[in-house]
Amino acid sequence: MHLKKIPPPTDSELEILQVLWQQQPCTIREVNDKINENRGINAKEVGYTTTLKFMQIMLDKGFVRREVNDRVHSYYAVLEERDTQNKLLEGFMNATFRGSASSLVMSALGSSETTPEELEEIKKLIAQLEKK
Amino acid sequence: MHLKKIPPPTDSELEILQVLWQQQPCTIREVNDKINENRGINAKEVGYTTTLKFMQIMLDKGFVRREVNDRVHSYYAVLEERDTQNKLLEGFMNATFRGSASSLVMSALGSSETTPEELEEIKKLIAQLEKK
DNA sequence: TTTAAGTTACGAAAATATTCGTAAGAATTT
DNA sequence: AAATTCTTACGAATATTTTCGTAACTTAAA
Repeated sequence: MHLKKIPPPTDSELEILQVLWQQQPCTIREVNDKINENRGINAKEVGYTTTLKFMQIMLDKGFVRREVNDRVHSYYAVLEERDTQNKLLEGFMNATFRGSASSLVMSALGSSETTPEELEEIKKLIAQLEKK
Repeated sequence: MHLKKIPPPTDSELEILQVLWQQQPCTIREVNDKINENRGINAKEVGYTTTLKFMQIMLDKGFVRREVNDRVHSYYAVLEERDTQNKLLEGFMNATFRGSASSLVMSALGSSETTPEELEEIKKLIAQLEKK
């Protein structure tokens, strides 16, 4: 059993995955355009071949798969959004909040405005956790 | 007004700050020992001069300050733990949860076991947020 | 059919982050 | 005082991540 341990996606890879999770499949051009939109005006544009390269790297790592449609490649995320978020969250929580979920949560709720609906949802989850 | 924008601490720098936040001041040797303890047995040791180098870099960035005590340098964190956590959290939340605090919170509560006391604290904070 | 425009493959440069070797100095031991 | 040990300074090697130039190929346009 020598499964090579694959590290989590890097920042740039994650940025691409976010696009795919919103809308799949995407061509490289679509992903590249979306990323440049999201980055806003003042920011330097990301070159097409840069995005291309990342998607090839991710293909290699198994983070995405592709199909050939109509002469261009269509990409799909293989990594699941939830799984990836949880994985990254764990690492972040350990490094930044010394593993304390509650202090991370307090910080997140404290410094950002959350809608009443969202708070309601969180309360429900807490109630559920308390029942166990 | 052309203040140079200082990027947030890198992973290695954060690891050192965590040690300082626990106990200040620290000598380089103390920090280095703590880090190697925390990393556990199987992990490769971090060399003394590696830690030294990072602390010099952080000194340069203004993340830490130092005093000369008894011929060795004593380091203090200049960055505040809360501020730094909040700053890093914002970036992480944007990159990983597309800025959604609630989905980050749900994920954090869902996948880690939190004590009843902590849940209680979080509920209190939510109640407070709801009042406004 | 020649040109132009859009595509993927791929190597490699550039930028960042991490690690450590080596030197130099001060105090301690022998 | 010579050797040992511990310190800090600093350059440079590694490793990792990001970026893009260039080539090759395919269709679309002139």
